[in-house]
Amino acid sequence: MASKSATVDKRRQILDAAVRVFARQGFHATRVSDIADEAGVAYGLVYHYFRSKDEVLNELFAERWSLLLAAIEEADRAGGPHRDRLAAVASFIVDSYRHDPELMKVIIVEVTRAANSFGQTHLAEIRRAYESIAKIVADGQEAGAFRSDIAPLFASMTFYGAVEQLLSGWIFDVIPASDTNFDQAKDLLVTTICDGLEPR
Amino acid sequence: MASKSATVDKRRQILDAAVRVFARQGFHATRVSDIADEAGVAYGLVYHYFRSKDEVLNELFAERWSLLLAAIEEADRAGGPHRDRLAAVASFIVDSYRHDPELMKVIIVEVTRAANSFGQTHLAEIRRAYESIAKIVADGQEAGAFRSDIAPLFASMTFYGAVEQLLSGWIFDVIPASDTNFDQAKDLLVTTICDGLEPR
DNA sequence: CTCCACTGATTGACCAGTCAATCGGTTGTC
DNA sequence: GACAACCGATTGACTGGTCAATCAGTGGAG
Repeated sequence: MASKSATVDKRRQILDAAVRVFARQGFHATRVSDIADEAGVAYGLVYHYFRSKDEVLNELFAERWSLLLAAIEEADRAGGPHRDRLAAVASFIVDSYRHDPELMKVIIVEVTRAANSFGQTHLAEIRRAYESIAKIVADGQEAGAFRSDIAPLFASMTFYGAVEQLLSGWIFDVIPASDTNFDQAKDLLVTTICDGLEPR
Repeated sequence: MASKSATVDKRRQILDAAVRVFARQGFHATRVSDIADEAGVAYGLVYHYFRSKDEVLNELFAERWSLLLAAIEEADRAGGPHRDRLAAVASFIVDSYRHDPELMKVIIVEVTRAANSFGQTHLAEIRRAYESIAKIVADGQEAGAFRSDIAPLFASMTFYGAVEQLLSGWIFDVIPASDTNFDQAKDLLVTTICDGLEPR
């Protein structure tokens, strides 16, 4: 039964190769042949597993974004101080980058921030993340843990924007990306946002 | 002497048309002929005034970004409470969007966040903005107005990321863009960031 | 023999940038 | 004032190169 697992392997192999090439050259600048070469596979095989070059990126995004959405919803469902729930979200995103910087680079650069191409296609899913974070804020407001004079979606956008900007900073070497900075960053984010949100 | 001013007009006409088309379709999806059509001008004339399609966008970015850099540096030079200096920066950016949303959309979507294409080219100039904001934070820390345990560049990235994310939210209708929200946003930003930065 | 993963040469569309031709206005000469 | 020489602005058909996607075929497993 090597065939089924070989099939799965080849598909995965192509996806993983695509991450590397997209991260290195950007989606637009990579030819389908680059992906095939990187994966050590024939050009046509990419089209055996994917309908188009776009679909390769869509698949990569869908895989990871669903994990993010799950993590955010889980952070809220888990209960505990609302400040810690936001910390869990920041932590998940930062750790995603720490664990697989190339994939996160691709997702941020080519989808999340590529509002005119893939960002448009996935806008609804991206918005879901904003809304889930906003729900954490809204819950916190109801519980009296956060001040109520700021719209939850505004706070959510601010928070997410700050996180993504830090990742971008690491990705493009605007700020150094050591492990220390990763953990500092989580603290900074939560401190900055929450001390602004909590009533005094 | 109509010839000199006609020349200037045509160049401007092409730049303005490019803003509209880039905002509508995105840089990649717009053909040079789209720009020419929108400007009511022949295809080849675009190449009379600009060396390439890229140069059109570069010009648009350079024009506006230099204003932003000047505004940030002016905000710091002007003195006053450091909180207000950050408020001035947020205000300038938000008002830039209020005044010319299409241009700001193009600059954010196609340059600032297009890290694989134009963002790369203009990285140094973009970084200058982060650093100028960081200087405001550092000055604030020295004066005792801001807590000193957060690296200025981190704070700067967080702040700028939050601002840009809000603009993105308006651009793509994730959050409504009424005048009220513009001013709310300035307040939200400054309150969130500074109440997290100020010593208690 | 059948099926399907796999191959890679070929095709067809697309588009940035080129260039030779035209237009219209200005200057200079008698 | 008439004419010509000149020159930069303007035009748009055309070219060359680039790729995404297709498809006819190969080989190996069951």
